[in-house]
Amino acid sequence: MAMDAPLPVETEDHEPPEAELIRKLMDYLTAEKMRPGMRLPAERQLAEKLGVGRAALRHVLKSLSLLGVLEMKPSAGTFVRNGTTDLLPRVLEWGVFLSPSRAEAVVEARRTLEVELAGLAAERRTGLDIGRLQHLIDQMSRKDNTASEYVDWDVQFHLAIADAARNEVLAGVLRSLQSMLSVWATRVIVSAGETETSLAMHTPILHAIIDGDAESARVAMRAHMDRATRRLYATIAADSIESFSQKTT
Amino acid sequence: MAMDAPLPVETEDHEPPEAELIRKLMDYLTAEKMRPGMRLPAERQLAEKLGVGRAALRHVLKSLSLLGVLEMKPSAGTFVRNGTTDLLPRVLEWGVFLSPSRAEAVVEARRTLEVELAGLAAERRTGLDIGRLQHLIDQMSRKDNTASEYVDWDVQFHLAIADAARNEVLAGVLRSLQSMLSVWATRVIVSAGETETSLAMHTPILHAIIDGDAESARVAMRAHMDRATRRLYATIAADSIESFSQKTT
DNA sequence: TTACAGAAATTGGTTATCCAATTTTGAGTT
DNA sequence: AACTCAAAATTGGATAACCAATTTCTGTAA
Repeated sequence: MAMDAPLPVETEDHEPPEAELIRKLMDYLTAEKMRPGMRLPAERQLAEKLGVGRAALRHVLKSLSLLGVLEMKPSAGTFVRNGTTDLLPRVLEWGVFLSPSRAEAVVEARRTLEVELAGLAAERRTGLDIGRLQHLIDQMSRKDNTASEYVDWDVQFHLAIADAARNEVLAGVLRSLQSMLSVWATRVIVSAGETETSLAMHTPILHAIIDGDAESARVAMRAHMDRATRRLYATIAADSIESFSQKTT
Repeated sequence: MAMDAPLPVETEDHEPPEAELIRKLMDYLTAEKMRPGMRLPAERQLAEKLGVGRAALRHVLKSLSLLGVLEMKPSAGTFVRNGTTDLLPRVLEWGVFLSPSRAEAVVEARRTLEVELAGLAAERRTGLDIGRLQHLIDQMSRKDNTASEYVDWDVQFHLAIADAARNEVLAGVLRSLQSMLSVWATRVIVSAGETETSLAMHTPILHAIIDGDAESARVAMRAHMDRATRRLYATIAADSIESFSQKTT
């Protein structure tokens, strides 16, 4: 049959048409020098300006607002936002769930970032940072903590270190990884009654940061991460991964 | 006036209703033991089953498909996909680019990741990885390269290292940082005729990776990054930072 | 029995219309 | 001139009808 081929308009049809729209939108935002808090044009106007249907535009706006780039207020308008929603990591959980091999990558990535951030924090921490970290350690030391309360303080401690490192990019990535692992992190502490050991490993980190000793901070954090990683894998091995639909909030 | 307060149902009303829907959807997928490649129910049925409008469901499905969790084929159905999309790093990009003050953070983050990935690559590289890296170095060595061709090979070299490190998460983050800085990277090479020096700093990295010497790989990469960072800042200082809307594809 | 057209049903995609709520406007009053 | 308050315009949100393309079913011819 010699009917001519259907004209390969593109080798990769996996290029979603939405991606192009997103590009247009982002170009528009940059061109208009939109800053966080500013309102962007009404959907109808914007749709016409970009040459697309309102529904398509709507999908993109929704997606971006779910990711924390925009915020859509009913009857008010759509605004630029610089924050990051925890929905992105939430979605990543699904990806991690699907491919357990990636879970290892997440754990390792977190370990790497934590270590480097601890080092940076030791070099750059201010008095305010030290106070904050000390306070969090104090909270972790309380005897009447429930397991989940302890985990909360623990997470905040690590995020505070990330903040003290003065690198929003690395801190942001860590935040995402953190929330991805939070589900399992809770199990580790809960299942092992690990709070004392965990606490004992945090104080050297704090002291190294206070001393401004970057290398010690890295070493201490590395030790902490190695142990936490081992406990994590042990816990994962114990339960097989099945129930994945519970939640924080 | 003693009318009682409007009952603070929630301190944070910024909880988008879509988040709840995503949760429901995820729960459904896990409950039905959906695996990549499987088709999920038609939009209309699914919408009714979840008790939401089709539009709302549609937004969520679109968002998830943009993130690579799902794939929507017109007239065929929506399918589960093992979530890998370059839009994930793209998101990180958006979050970062809104505040150009984060440029330094991006540079530093890249430096950190490159160093660690080089170390991991030295530990995990296969023969195939070595061959690829060697090939890329050979390409970079060609005398008839244009500046932009050289930069392309350079970028590929670094990404190949990231691949050899066997950590999709760190590699993905690096990729997004890379594309953010690619514009300036070109300028550095072009403006300085830096190819010889650049090449001279790449070979020690390759050799350390071939030898499986993680620490040497880190040191070599760190030296390379430090120099590149200095040249980058010099270039940035020359031009002021203004245009930030470019793109890779 | 098998192969193959063609019709019917089902799919995601698009558009148009309406809705509720907020914001803005402006006349009227103090 | 300043303030009130209601009406009108504008906003995002939701729904229903429609469209094009694919898939599936079915009946007929080989």
